[in-house]
Amino acid sequence: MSDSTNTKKEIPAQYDPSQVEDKWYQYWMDNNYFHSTPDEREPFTVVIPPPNVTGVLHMGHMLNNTIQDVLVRKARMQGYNACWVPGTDHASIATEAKVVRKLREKGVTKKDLTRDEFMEHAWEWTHEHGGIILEQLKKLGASCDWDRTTFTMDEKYSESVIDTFIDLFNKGKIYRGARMINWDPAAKTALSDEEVIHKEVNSKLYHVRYKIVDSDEYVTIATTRPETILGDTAVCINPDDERYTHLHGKKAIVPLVNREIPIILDDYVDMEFGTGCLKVTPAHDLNDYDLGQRHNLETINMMNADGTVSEEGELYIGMDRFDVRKQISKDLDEAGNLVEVEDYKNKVGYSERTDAVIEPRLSLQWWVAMKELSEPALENVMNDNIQFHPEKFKNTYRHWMENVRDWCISRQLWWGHRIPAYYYGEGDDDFVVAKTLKEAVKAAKEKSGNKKLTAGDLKQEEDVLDTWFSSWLWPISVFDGFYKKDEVDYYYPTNDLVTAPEIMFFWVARMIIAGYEYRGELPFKNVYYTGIVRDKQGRKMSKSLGNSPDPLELISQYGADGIRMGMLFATPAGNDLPFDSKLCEQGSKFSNKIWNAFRFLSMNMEEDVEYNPTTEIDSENLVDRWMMSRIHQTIKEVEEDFQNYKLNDALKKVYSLIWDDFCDWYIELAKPANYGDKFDNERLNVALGMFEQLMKLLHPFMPFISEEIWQHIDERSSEEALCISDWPEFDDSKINTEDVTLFESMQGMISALRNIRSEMGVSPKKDIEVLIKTSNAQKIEENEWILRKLQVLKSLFIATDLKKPKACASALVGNDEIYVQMFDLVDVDKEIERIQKEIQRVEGFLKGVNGKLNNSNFVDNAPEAVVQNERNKKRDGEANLEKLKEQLKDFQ
RNA sequence: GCGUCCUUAGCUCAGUUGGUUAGAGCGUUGCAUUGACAUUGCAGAGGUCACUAGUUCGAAUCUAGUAGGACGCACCA
Repeated sequence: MSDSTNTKKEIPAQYDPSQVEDKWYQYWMDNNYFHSTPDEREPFTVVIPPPNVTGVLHMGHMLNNTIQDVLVRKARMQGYNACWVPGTDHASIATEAKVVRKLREKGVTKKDLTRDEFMEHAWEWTHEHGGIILEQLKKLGASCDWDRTTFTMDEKYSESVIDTFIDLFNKGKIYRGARMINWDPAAKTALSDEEVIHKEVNSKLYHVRYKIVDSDEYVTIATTRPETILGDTAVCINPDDERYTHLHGKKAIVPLVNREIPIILDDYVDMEFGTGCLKVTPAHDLNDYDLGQRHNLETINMMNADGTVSEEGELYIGMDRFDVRKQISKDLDEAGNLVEVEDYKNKVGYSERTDAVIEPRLSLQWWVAMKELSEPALENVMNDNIQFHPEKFKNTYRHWMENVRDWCISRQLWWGHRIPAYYYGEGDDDFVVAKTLKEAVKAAKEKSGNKKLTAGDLKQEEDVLDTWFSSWLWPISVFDGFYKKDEVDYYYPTNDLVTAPEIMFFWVARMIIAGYEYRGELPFKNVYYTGIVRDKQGRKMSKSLGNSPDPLELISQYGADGIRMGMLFATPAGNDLPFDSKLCEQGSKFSNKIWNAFRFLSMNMEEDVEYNPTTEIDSENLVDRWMMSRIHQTIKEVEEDFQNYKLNDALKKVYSLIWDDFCDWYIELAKPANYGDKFDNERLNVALGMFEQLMKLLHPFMPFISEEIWQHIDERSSEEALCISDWPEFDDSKINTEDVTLFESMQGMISALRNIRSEMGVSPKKDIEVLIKTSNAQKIEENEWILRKLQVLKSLFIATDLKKPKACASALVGNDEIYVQMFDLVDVDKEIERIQKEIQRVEGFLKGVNGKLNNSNFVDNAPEAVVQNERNKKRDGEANLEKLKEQLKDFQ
């Protein structure tokens, strides 16, 4: 980049991400840094959890993709062949709903269109809206391999979905069967159990009495759904219930419709609940269905697909179920059958997508038999072949897996992968499954024995597959892994999957199942579950609540780096993230801090001089050795945090290294002795070398500003971008613990002096006379320039032993004593107060220590090292107490 | 109902196998400030680690129970 030779005048005092972020993203793209092809390096693969193709970026995506980008960028710098595959899924229900709504606005209903015509509209919609979300991810800095962008309805991908269906069908793992399913009357489709959300609601329990045939007696049942009375085909009582013994074998009359139904006996009925009398509606309740099966009851399907009452219901035909509920309550009351209406709390199933109340409905659907398929998926999570982060989600996963039920995969929709089944007759079994119509004809001829069948006699299944039936192949199919081996063998298994715990069953579990079924191994090694992004009140951020900030708005306000920081700061793995834009502000302030740190160094750079940033430090300089030690300590700690997926801890350490260690101490101490003096070049080269290391550590978290600074520090070719540079290698020999300890004690001394000034009201500019009594006098003396640089001193006297001056303020730093001559400045009362406070603290401390040491149980039982540690504490504490008391004496 | 997890400073969270008088960031209070940065610097205040009982020489940490909260699963109409 040509503008990397800035001098002082060209660098603004405030960092402006909008000037920087798009520029570098474009540069990375132009240089193809994110593109991966198999080579001799070890791969690091991440597949994106595909967002809905017509969706827009929300805060959950921001969090999720920031985390993925951090992992991928770090891996790329570490020399892995990093490959992050982006893409979208077709979101059958959601997308179809949107298309239907759009058509309705134009006055067209789905019924007016043929399947092909509808699909054209759906594709149009997809092309119009699809990919918006991916463009938004670029704003966030996501380093995806965009050449690999995949859509679950791509031709090759679709083929793999269909082939998988056929394969599982042929293996007997997919079957067609009539079952009680979850019906979404809004989307007019069946749903899997996972797509139903049970919510507790305030409803009513209607007590309704049914007349007994040939008797004046009534039985009273209780129901929350009185409209289903229309479908009642029995009343059930517990055979042991003595209250109803006399009704055995009798019949009851359904109110309003006046249908005679049997009174059946089944110990399923809880005698304690309600009246102990249950109405049975086999077509509209799972348990009733089972009862119906056991007792050979008639089933009356009294509800249409859209939730209105059907012809079979006899009354209220065409009315919506909830209107019927109100009306039938009135009518029952008028007819004298409504005994009581009671307030009642129960749980009702809602559609995850449309939020419509689910109706249990008997219907013929396609199913995946899950029991056997899921065995390896359970085992390999429990034994940690696949690791969950945080681990606690293993419990949830196990519970689901151990109780896994068959998966309803057919959806009564058009947008999606059409089930490759072809019917040649009216019987439930008169179908074949085949990839093409031609093959279907052949198969149908064989199965039916009818050699005269032609394509015209076959009718393909109208239903499509559950979207998750395609997404579960994602880690394989994005590499075209069902048809070609070169890429999938290289990239699969992928490394990390970053996703929300909400879709553990929908997607994660099923990908694992598919992985073992089709690759014979795990689809990913680690699953990082993110938290849910919540607002300050703890509510989940959602479009419907309108409590979610617009991510792009936030990016333009704080910069992508700022948002990434804000999100990461608040998110330990698996914990919810109470989002506060304050955190983003903190992120953007950090950007500005970094910017100004560089700006300061750059102001000391001269235009015509060539600088060579170096990690070869001045071995004579304690501050250099300390800073280098800190960098390497941090490299080590950050690596450990990454191993444990504690990204926020890693980030905090890098943050503190840059802000606290580098800006507040290193740069301050690197400044030339006098204002206005320029850095000498060596100093500057070392500082820039340090800065480079810091930018490397920062890059995964804040890719934009780190690249910007990196490119400012030196002129770089396209092979030298930070994005593709080497991750700093940990070098234990760069850590000098002695130096760190020494420097920290000097930091402590400076802090103590600042503290004394602050409490005594002495200006930082006032030169003071300082005496330091320390066992480490020689080392401190050698480095006394550090003290002089950060404190304005009139005099400084350092010795292993010295006579404490009268009238002074004092402080203890470890075992070292610091005295500040105060003369006329001294506020005796304040200093006495200070010392007394300190004495109190030490005495309290010693009390605890002595309590332990005087306890023979402790001394006898605790490990020697622990006891010794207490003895040391006692020794140091008593010595300090002695010193403090002497100091106090001087004032009395 | 069953299961899992959580409760630490005003807020959001750290706290490794029990062993410094419990830490960080934000917020708050005070002070400072002409040249890297007020998007700043320095310093201070702030906690009965939800509660109770145990185990232990020693508990934020282990055990049991209580209260409150979150999530998952299954539901009785």
